[in-house]
Amino acid sequence: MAEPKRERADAARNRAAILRAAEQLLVESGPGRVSVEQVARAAGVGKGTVFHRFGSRSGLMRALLEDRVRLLAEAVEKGPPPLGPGVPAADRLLAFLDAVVDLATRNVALIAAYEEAAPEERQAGDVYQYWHRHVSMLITEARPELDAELLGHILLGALHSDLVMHLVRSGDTGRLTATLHELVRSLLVIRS
Amino acid sequence: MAEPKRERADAARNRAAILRAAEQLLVESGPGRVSVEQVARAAGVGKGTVFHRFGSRSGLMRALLEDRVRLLAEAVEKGPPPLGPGVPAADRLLAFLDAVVDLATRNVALIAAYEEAAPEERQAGDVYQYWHRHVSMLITEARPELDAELLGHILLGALHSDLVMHLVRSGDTGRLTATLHELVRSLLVIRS
DNA sequence: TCATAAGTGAACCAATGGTCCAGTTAGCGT
DNA sequence: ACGCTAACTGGACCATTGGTTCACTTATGA
Repeated sequence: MAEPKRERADAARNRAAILRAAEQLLVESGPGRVSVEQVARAAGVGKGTVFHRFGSRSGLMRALLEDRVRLLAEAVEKGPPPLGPGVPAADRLLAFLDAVVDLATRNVALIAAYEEAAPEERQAGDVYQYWHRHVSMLITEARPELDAELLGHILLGALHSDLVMHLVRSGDTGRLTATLHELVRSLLVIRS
Repeated sequence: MAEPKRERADAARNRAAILRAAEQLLVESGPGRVSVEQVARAAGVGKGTVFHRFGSRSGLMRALLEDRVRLLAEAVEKGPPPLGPGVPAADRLLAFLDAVVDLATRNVALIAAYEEAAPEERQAGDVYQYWHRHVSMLITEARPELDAELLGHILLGALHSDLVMHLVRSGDTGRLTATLHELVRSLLVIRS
């Protein structure tokens, strides 16, 4: 099942250059201050090329995150516990949240840019849908009487880039993990 | 302490017209699809006037919410319990969250427009700062060992306009109140 | 080597937030 | 009642930027 159409060598090179330039500019200048044209210039290509390859500004931002997100999804489905299947739901939930927090903190700039470029996609996009389904499912499994769907949204809401950005800047992202654990424990543990 | 400078009558009339037009357009067309110029036309004034009065698009959006927000703040400070002071922190927190949810659901369109126009202001703005301080304070009062600051952000994060919008559209905003209650109860109640 | 389809990029377009400034007018002092 | 003035007004204008177009180039496979 090799790709039915190889990508031309120069195209691949340009795509890589664009992604690299975009990431660098985003990290050093902050999201929202980088225009598509700047990215194109920094990558040494024309603006038309960027749009041809990525469709839109949002498409470019999405592409920046794509592989990192895919790795997580694979780990969740086929990887070893506690991220993968095989342990109680509460443990998997905690592991998943840790992993997502890690992903988010390591890529704040990219995620912020993505959220800004496609605000509606945050909830409508494939990635969010998938994460939310996973989280809701685990909550339901652990405590069926809760409103898992809504709690899923609230939990994932803690990963909004603006909050994560704030924590990253103040240098201690451990608090986010810790507090999410606290929250999940409070919710899922059977109380007397 | 009367106002040192009265607002000219025509200016007041125009300001009211602009606010009314903006609200109507926002509600019927959805945020992000209404340009300042459209608002100006609908209000029967020039675009320059809008900017003169409100400074910027965000300023206009902020003005739309200003009085409703002020009413809540007054109720919190001087109003009767459980919103005002005089009862245990947990009760005040629940009452406050209910009030904010009510405010948010009744004004989704406005709030969404505001958040879209000034994303950075969501956390940096006076309103959020105030709400967050209030919530954190109450959490600290109830359970000093928790990371109240962060929990405050997470709790208020549940009021992001995109989530509220989703709930309003599906017609049952009661779930949000209920789930927030559940969350707060889990967190603040002393466990065995 | 040649044909061709994919790839490229600079000029162009439309939308829109924001600025400018010459003209208008409400409201005050006389 | 009358003007004076500062506030107000609004439409023309500007700059930025996401996105489109299309004539031209080039990698690749036969």
